[in-house]
Order: sequence, then structure tokens, then C-alpha cells
Amino acid sequence: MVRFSEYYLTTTKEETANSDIPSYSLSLRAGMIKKIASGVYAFLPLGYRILKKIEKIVREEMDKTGAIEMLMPALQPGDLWLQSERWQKYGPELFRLKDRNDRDFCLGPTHEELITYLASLDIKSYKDLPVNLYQIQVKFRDEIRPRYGILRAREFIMKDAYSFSADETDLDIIYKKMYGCYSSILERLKLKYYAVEADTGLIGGKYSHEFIILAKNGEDEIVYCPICGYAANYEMAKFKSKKQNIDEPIGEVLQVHTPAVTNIKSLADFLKLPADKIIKTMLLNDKGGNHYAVLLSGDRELNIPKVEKIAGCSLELVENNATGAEMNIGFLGPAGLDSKIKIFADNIIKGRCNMAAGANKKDYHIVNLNYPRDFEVDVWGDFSFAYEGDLCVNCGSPVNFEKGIEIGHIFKLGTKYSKKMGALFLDSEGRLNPMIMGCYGIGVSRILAAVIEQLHDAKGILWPVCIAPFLVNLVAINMEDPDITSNAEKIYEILMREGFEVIFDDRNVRAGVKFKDSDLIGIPIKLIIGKNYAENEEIEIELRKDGTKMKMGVSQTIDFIKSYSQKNFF
RNA sequence: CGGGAUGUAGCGUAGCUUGGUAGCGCGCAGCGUUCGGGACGCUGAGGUCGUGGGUUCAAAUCCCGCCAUCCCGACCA
Repeated sequence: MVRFSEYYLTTTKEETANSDIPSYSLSLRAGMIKKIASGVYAFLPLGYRILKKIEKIVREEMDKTGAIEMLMPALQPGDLWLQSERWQKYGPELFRLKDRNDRDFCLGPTHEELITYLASLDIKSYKDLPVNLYQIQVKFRDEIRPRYGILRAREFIMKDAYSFSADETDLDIIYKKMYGCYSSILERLKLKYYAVEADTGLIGGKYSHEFIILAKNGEDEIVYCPICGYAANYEMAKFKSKKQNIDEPIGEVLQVHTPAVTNIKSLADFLKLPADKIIKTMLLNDKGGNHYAVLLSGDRELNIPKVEKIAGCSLELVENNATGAEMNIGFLGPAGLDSKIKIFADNIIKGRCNMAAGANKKDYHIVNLNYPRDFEVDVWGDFSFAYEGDLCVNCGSPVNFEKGIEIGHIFKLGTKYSKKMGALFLDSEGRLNPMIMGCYGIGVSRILAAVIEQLHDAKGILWPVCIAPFLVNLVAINMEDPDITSNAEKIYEILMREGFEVIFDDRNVRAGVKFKDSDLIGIPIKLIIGKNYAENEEIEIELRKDGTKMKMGVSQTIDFIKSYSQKNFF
């Protein structure tokens, strides 16, 4: 296939500065990518080979589900984004630009607007539905902090699919197909992953799943139950608290002078109470200036998205200085709170007794608060994050925590875009309806990094056979020995005739360099031609996976490679 | 956006405090010796010291602006 000496590939022995995680450092050292600007990378020939193989797998699995491939422009007119109102909502993450006539454009971070626009032009009847369209395209997001190389880049390659259907049932069918599709993609790539319940934000009421690849350096955290298989995004995770409600005689309400004690830790020290006997009162407000107080056990953290979900609007924490003295930030509590403020209380507090909380008065707290004697609650719910030691919401076993990389996200969009952009169809009774949409993304270039993140060792990358840039590296031990070179050439011919993806390391460098490069790049099989081939016609085989070494004749070697490639190791 | 740092050959860096010849390692080219897990010797090519201005007889070095890159920061009742 290719001769190393003629190929475009340079590897480096030394790491580059700031290549802080293995996948980044190795993809630079193996000569797969090159950084062009912050968060912008070029795929060099080796990296591009791998990328194309990943694309191929994604494409095959998508096609199997009946999804149809197309290609939309990366450059999109601002008008469409005005229609969906995302032009206003998206913020600086959206790459915006103007053409010579001063018209607004953006570089697409996703393609909902475009696809919905296209569907509105072409789809008129329920007979045209359902349909699931996808593309593999470059996306742009002006990330606040691009990092970890290709894992979190500003320009990246993504497969995104958009489904249109006439009813929820068809949406469910496609959603399930996509769920299955993503699972098969990740299984073919030999990745360890979880499909977790994810936050839909305020947009979609329905559910969504994230596909998370387990990795120490991941930026996402998941909570899962090893017993029953429950898995969720850290922010979303439901759980049961282990702590029992304490049964003790109800005490009398007392006001305590607590000068300048404004946080849980100092209050716990001051009152000599454990943090979970304190009610933490967090104040949020919505865009309309309405306040919401959230009561939490003192040892828990506020989970704003969970509150937003119940409140039905986006919320912000009230800043310390924002409301000034009249709110008594630092001394808030449920008892005697301004009645205009809605009180949300975490279920964990339910049944607890003799709690301490702020007195809504500077420098004072109250002890021995008891519900419902001393305060009211408008809404009970789950408003905190799961902690180590919490229990599975389904089966009650302790939950585990794991870091990971978000690789895919499937989402039921509903009619958000179709309504705004007029993507309507006539149903069988002649009524006009907005199409029901779903969107399904998977990060193609991110997969490349994620695979390395999961599959590498001290020597380099361990590619699964299905995406390895080459299956076989033919190493001629010494290019100045005519016997060795002529034998290697002969074997090279045979391997090519067999149709194997082979790179022939014909460089005039020492054997050690060839071995190191081969391991770094992560080619699954090394075939080594040295002196002993001339002696007994046996090829030395070494496997990257575990360093296994074997010797066998040419035809057995061919058979071995065939069967090895079919097994798709890792 | 706030805080902190850094920019010197393709890559990694020294020199800057105390202004005066730009140095080292890797890589690259040539020659020779080597040749089964990143060899060695000799020779050589390669630098607007991020950029613009200022101070000075003289600036990689001191001062100011700009640009780029990197790190940290979203939990406080």
C-alpha cells in the first residue's frame, strides 16, 4: 500500500509543551494532527486515514437504520437563525461573520435551522414522513477555552442527523433506532461507554440521552448503578439519600446571635452542629425578578438545572451584593421569609427535625426549626447533586461515579424549530401540523481522541483493528542488507496482492527506530523481516496489543492476518 | 470576561536580574563508523529573539501599547 520512505509522516520522540492529556500528546507525536490555531487542527495523512475509517463506521451504521445522507453548508445565513431566535440566544459561542454586502452569516455549530428550512420546502404531506437525514460536516463553536487538542476544538467534525415525523410514535421509533445505532458504533470501536439520561434543558420536555465514553480526563461526570444499570448525567442524576431522618424530641425555636457567620461551615462550627442539621437557603431569581428560595440540607450543593426544571424557567443565583442588606444574604431561612418568595425544599429535608437556619435578620440564626410547625414549603423535590454513598433511585444499591467524554447526544426536539420556521405538513385529515423533530449528534473527530484516551499504553496508541491506519507494518530490519531488502520487497508484494492495508517501513534507519514508531502509531501487527527469514523462511510476527511474538511461514502468516483482522480486537 | 503567566531555529529550551559575540538538546543535510527496541563522531544549513513604539552610543535583555498562546476561575447563604 504505502512505503514509509515515501509517505508523509513524521513522528517525534519528545512531547510538545501543553499536550496535557495522552490522546493529545500521542496524536501529535504520532504525526496524526497539527495545531493551526487555538482549537483548530489539521489532519495529517495518518490522522485523516483514521478519521475516514471512523466516518465509514458511522455512515454504515446510520445507513442501516434507514437514515439518508446529505451535505449542508457550514456557512449559514443569519436570517434563519433569527427565525429560530437562536441568533439572539446563542451568545459568543456562535461564530458570526458578515459578507461583503454586510449580510449576517454564521459558521454552523449545528444545523437545525438549515435542515428545518429545507424540510419546510420539500415536505408537504404526512406521506413524506417520517424521514431521518444526516450529514458528516465540519462544525464551529467558539469555545471559551478550547483544550485537550481535538477533544475540545473550535472546529471539529460531527455527524448530525435530524428526523421529521408526523407523530410521537414515529419519533419514538427513530429515537430508539438512533439509540441502537450509537450503541453499535461505540461497540464496533471497542469503546467502554454509558448511555445516560441527560438534561434536556428548558427546550425539550421529553428525554434525551448522552453517550459517554469512560475516560479519566473526561470533562463530564456520570452517576451509574452497577447493579441495575441506571445511569445519568451528574447534573441530572436522581438518587436516594442514605441518611436516616433523626427522631428526637422536638425542641423550642430559639434565635441565636451569630455575628458574621454567613456560611454553613462556620455556622456548623459556631453552633456545634453537623452540616446536615442546618437548612441551607439559596436564593434564586428568574428574568422577571421573582425570587425563589431553595432549602437544602447543609451538606448538599444546589443543583440549579433541577430547580429550573420544576420552576419552568431559567434561574440565576442571587449575587451577594445584588440585593443588598434587605435580603440578608448569609442569614436566610425558611421561617419568616418574605411571603412573596416561593419556597422549594429538597426532599432530603423532609422529616428532619430541629434544624438550624438563618433568621432573615443580619447576624442571627434560628435553631430547632421543624416542619410544618415553623415554616411552609411550596414545592418539595430533588434539588441537589448525588454524592458518594448515595443510593440508586431504582434499586437502592450504592451508586458509582465516573468521568467521561461526551461523544454523542440524542434528543427529542418536538416542534420547537418546525413551529418557528414554518415546517408544516398536511395530515391524513387535511389539517396543517408542525413536524415533530429529533436530532442526533455524534462527534466524529472527538471519537478519534476518545479512542486513544481509552486505548493507549506507555509505548503509544493501541488502535482497534477496525480503525487502525494500517493493519500491518512490514519492518525490514536492515535496508543495507540486500538479502533482507529483497525478501522484504517480496513479502510486500504478497501482502499487497492479498489486499492488506500495509505500510512497508523501508527507511534506512535502525531497527529500534522502526519498532518504536510502529508502537507509537499503534499498528496492530508487525511483520519483521531479518536475517532468520533468509535462513528458514519464517516471518516474525509481533502483536501491538500484548507484545505476543510468533514465527511462521508466509502462507500461515497470510492466514493469521486474515483471521486477526476479522476478529476486530479491543 | 476576571486572575496569573509565557512568546528566542521545525520542536523543547538557556540567555533577561546586572544592556555590548544568540547558546544547548532533539530534528534536518553531507561524510564516515555502526546496524534486532529511538547509535556515535566530524562537518553544515537553519534566527525580523511575537509585534509596534520608546529609552540608550548600543536592546532578546529596560519601559509602554498591541497581538498570540497557555494555565486557573462558574457553589456563596
